[in-house]
Amino acid sequence: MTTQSLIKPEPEAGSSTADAILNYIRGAIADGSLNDGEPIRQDEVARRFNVSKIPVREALKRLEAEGFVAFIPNRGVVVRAVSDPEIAQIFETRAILESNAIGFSVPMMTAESLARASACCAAFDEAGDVAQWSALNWQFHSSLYLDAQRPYLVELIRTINVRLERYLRIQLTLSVGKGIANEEHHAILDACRAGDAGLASRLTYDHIMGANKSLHRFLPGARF
Amino acid sequence: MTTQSLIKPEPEAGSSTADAILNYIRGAIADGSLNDGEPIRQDEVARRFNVSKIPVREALKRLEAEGFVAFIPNRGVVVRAVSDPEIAQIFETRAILESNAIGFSVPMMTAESLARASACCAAFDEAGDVAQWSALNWQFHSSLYLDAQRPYLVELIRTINVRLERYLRIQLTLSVGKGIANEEHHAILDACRAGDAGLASRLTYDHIMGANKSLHRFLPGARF
DNA sequence: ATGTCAGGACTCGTATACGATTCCTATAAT
DNA sequence: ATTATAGGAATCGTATACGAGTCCTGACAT
Repeated sequence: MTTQSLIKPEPEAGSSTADAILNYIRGAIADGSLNDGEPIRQDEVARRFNVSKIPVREALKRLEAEGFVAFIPNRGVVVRAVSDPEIAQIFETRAILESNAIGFSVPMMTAESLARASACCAAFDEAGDVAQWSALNWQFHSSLYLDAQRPYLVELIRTINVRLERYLRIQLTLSVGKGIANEEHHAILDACRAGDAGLASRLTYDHIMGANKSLHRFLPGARF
Repeated sequence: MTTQSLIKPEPEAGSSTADAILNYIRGAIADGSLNDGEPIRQDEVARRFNVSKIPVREALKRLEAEGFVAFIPNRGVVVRAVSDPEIAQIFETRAILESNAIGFSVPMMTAESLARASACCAAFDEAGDVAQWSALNWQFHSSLYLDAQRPYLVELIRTINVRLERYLRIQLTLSVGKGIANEEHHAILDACRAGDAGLASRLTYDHIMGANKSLHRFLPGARF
């Protein structure tokens, strides 16, 4: 864990101590402060937060279940490397799930839903830094799935997106990344307005798989 | 936690203490020993396994991430109730993911793959108790997805199936449950043999959604 | 008799402590 | 000079201990 990544060990929003640490480490992995394979020293994190190791370990156990880290017996915890093929599969899974979700959603959409989604889309367009893009990108996508009235499905999609956040940020940072994303968002929104569930579904699938392709054209070169 | 459910607190397969407890509690929830909403007393579990609370809490933290239990602040851990609509959504998500997985898989299947799947299918047909049915049912399904060469997707499907295991067991216990499942398994297998990915995909979707429907015709009456 | 409040028992959440295992380093032998 | 080995430092995994908060019970007032 680099020093840079832990400038601000404030309690944040989490209610319990373990929750705060959980969010913090997850954030550090998402924004690239913690690199793949890097060990996470329990005592070090504990000292930084002025707590014992116990809440740290509990946070790490949750992160293990979420796939972000791995406990190596008697060796400690490391950030779990996500291989390029695995990233591709996760994007593909997103495409499958999100295209279905929007397909369910479109027939149920109301004027308010469309207005909310449109607002998210506009905010995404004007956002400044990559952290905002990432957050607003999710807000836009998820707002399109809400009318499907399938909270379990949306929550699963959210979990998968969290796991990908780090790579989404890289993709959005690419020169063409954000511009294309925004165009495609508008196209999806138009399909929703037109009530064309099949088209919205297909555009969503292609939108996600397109991000996947553009990321992989870049990845072999450099990792952040 | 009932006494019945904890007859055999052996270390099982898990390497670390926490892993053993994790598998044990997860199993107790899967087989219905632990009912929805039932509190899990940390000290009680710790005493039963002759360990302290710490590994128990770590196991529970993983189960929390997997959705099996919820930590209520200063109140303890309870088995998380899965509502009927949520069960329906989980089945639907399975149908989406597994129909896609088999669609990817069929074009890549070899004679050996088909033989393995066929063997699972036969074993399922002849299995005796519900725990075996459940295990062999998963072996059959997963064997059909392996050739898709998408380990992430298969692992996600497995996770979702584990979450549903308890309700799958109920469904298979229903008078018609196992027989219909077996017929449908054979039909899916035939489609794979014929190399008809679209048909296999559709049959898989219907197979899972059919189990969903038959379970829900039953559920409002009695929970195990 | 019923509602309210105080006191105790219980459970949780976390700090501290300690043995076990692993990793690093310095020394010695070939 | 290079390799093997022994000893120490560091880290992990878990037991024990304790304060904080919650729930239950029983006495008291109305």
